[in-house]
Amino acid sequence: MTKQDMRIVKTKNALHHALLDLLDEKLLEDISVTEICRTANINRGTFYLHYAQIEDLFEEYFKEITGDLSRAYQEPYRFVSVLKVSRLNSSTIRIFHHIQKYEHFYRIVFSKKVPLMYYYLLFEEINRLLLQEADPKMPEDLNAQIHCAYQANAIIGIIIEWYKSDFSYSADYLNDQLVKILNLSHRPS
Amino acid sequence: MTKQDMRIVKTKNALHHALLDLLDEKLLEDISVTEICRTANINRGTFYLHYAQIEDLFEEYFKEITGDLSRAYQEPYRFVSVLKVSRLNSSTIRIFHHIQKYEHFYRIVFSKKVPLMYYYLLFEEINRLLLQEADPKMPEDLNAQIHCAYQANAIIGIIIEWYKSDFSYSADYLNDQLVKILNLSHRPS
DNA sequence: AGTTTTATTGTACACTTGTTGAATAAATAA
DNA sequence: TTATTTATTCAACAAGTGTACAATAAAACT
Repeated sequence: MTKQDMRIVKTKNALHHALLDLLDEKLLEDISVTEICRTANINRGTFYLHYAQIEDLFEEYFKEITGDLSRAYQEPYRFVSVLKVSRLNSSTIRIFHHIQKYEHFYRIVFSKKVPLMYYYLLFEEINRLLLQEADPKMPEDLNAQIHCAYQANAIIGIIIEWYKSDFSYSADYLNDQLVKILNLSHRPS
Repeated sequence: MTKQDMRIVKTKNALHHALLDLLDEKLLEDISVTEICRTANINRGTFYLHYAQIEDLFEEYFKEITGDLSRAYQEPYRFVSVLKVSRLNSSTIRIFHHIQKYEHFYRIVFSKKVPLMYYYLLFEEINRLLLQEADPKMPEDLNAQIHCAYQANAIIGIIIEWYKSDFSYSADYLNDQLVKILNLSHRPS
């Protein structure tokens, strides 16, 4: 990878900060390209040299933040002392804590006017994480892709409910609830 | 409810048809208000009298189509002869068939540039349907809302995977896979 | 029928959007 | 340092956006 042109770095940084500043005042959908550029002291034409829409600029933030989730997966986890249920790995509690940490950000990601794209990015990230700890001994007639999509999106379902409740639950409570849900079908049928 | 002004009905119909016509040619995000009004022979100011954005016009279609899903729930189901698994009710297969029936429409709903709003509308619809057949004997320390959000969104996860595969599976195959997923945790742990 | 109500139209306005081309400035490379 | 490359700026353009107001037309009401 060739050395980054310092002008580009400076421009992108200015746009990043301008977007963040504006997001404190107003909703993403009410922010215009002209406004970001005025705030960042960057020519509007320069914006379009790097991004097609505001959403593409926001997407760069998104990847920084989900990158944090990904990195958290590498290091050993300290927040939960004992895992009560063998079936439940430490994945989900990490995900819940991550969302809680960046609550301000995910309020934007889950707001109804933003493009579905961000949802897919989160979905794929969680999908990837769950895949790392996939159970190798699965019935071969079970489509692994479909199974992963099921599990990953089920967790996002809980997160959506969390968002709708204005994040009024704790991450630990949600994890506890997830344990209970998974235990449900463990009962003899 | 007071009688609808015929002018409004005519205007909305014209806009509906114009949007449908344009959707055959191009993507939703490439359609402008001006274009819809030109096609519908409706003054642009009139559009803004009824809708704030194109998305609100599209939302009216959405509710017509999910209304079809809701109605399908009322009548007895004929497509599946025998339910192989007692735990799996007929809900999901109906949902899969509904998506398949309106595949053209859901290709738009799941495209990455549309607002998240439509996803939520579908989510709430499926949530409502699942709620109708909710198991009454659940542990009381299990949050029913969270449990429903989990189940409903898990199914949408399968549908997303379906969409990403360009709808290359059959509805029956997906239902079969869902049965297998639900049976997974029935095995003694 | 005539009267009242209100949806629609046409025009205008300030603003944003996405794109273009030439001029300029600032980075990298020799 | 000088030369080269390229990011940025500036001005301008046609188009769309969202809103406002008076004029008009078409409903509903009696």
